[in-house]
Amino acid sequence: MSQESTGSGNVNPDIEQDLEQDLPEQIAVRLAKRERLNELGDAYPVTLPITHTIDQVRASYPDLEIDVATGDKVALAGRIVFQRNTGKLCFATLQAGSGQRIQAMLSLDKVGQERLDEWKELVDLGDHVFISGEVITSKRGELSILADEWLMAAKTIRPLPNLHNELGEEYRVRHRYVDLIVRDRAREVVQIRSKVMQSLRRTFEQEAFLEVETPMLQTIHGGASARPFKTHSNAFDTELFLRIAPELFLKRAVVGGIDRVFEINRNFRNEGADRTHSPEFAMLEAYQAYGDYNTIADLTQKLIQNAAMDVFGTHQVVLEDGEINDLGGNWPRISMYESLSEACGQTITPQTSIEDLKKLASSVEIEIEHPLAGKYVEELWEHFVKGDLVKPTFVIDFPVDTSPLTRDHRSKSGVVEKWDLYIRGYEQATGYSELVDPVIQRQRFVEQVTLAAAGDPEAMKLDEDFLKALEFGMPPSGGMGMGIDRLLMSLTGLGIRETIMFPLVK
RNA sequence: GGGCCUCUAGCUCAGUUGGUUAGAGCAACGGACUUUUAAUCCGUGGGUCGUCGGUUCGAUCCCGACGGGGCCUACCA
Repeated sequence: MSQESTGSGNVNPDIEQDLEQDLPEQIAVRLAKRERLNELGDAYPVTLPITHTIDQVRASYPDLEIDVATGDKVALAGRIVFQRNTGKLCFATLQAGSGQRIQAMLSLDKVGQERLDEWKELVDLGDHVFISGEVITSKRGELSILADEWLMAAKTIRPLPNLHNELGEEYRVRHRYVDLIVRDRAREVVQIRSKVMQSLRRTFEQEAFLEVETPMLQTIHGGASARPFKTHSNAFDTELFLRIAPELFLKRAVVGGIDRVFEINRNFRNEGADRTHSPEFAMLEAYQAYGDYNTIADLTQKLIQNAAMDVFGTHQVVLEDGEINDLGGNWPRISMYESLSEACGQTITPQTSIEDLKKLASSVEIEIEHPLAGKYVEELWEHFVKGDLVKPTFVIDFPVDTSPLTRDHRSKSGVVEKWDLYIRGYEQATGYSELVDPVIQRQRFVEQVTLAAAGDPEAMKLDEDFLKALEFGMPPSGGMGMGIDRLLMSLTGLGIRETIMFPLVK
């Protein structure tokens, strides 16, 4: 066996015995240590007599003097993230899941020669270890546990990456569990996301909304225009779609009398992925009976401002690059047509002909071919206005022909009561005064289906059951949808793949 | 979908204008060390240079295909 072990000349023979030649050296060495630990005891004990968490000990001794022995005994566990072994005194830094750290000290006179030697031989960076002993401070003032006893809590087989260089982007995404161990910011983002979710739910609770869950597997995909993921049900022998939006089911709930309803759950869209798009993403949708697009805009502003305040204690959020994202105050509402007219220097109204819109579009090199005038208006608006919207802004009153689920404006012709919320130039949320007239809704769907027949793969299918629900009477309502991942991006300045703990990778 | 770039040790990266034995720091292994904290000191090992094919006396390096990743672009209510 030793002649096959690829030149590991000075390795301890006990360990070398267990080397397998096709494994990386460090893994083989650690597997041998695992065997040895199992001979001595248990490399993965089911339970340990823990009395304190690292956080508790840290909190209990906020400012001890240098070189103090408290006489207090604790027993705790953590993952080793730094190790410094000397001849008769060993140091290790233990890290809790919270990221809190504490130093463990193992001295010859406390644990004895045998256990000290076993510590030096068998304990590696990354291992979970159990330490019981006295709370002290070292001669350098570091809060420490001076061990009477140590036990392996869980042996690590793979070496932890170098803590002193940044991990590569790809490694971080593919090995998020490692990223979470070694990078404080990764852990922090998970904590922020959880707190944001709690805050959103708290605000909804204050406003008397009920949280529901609606189907993700759907026989007809609707509520948005995007290409769906397809799958197949064996039991029903039928094609199913992963939902692209929960909208049509939440509206059924409102028809049923769930007057204030929201859902936070995953949507799936079979489109390109980039810094702001993920094939699966968390979506918040909310509907409020007897509200309209103004009340739902107020609610949206409140949700985001409360989240910033609850999580960061301020509306002036500091982003990854140091920039301040100012979410405070009352967010302005600007008209899409008016802001476009102002920015492009000619008056654009819902009555502007598609020929004129095409002319303007090609003059600024927007090359699209689309049958709907509204599409051109939106493209032109994005070209002329979107980039300048840094502060949170509601863009209101969209073209009717691209918004099939939205009711016509109460006084302006050719537009619908719809807004998009832009924050730092990204579309953050969208809200409507919902279309509740079943006859008009049917007409809109028929137009969409006609488009689909003309080859638009994103046009909605006719959902007869949804129309039937509307025929039972949906109260006038405001509704909104907001990307949760994008909200996290707005609050942190990170890319979407950093706000999602485990983004899809090939 | 189109264009450009990239893949070297467990991790982060050098490097080879095509040439015998591909380097560094951390990590690992052997040794010394009872106050370290990116510990230090002495010594050692670790690589199919993404994969397959081509050119060549010789390829990690040049060329091609494929795979992974990134950026730009297109698409994305």
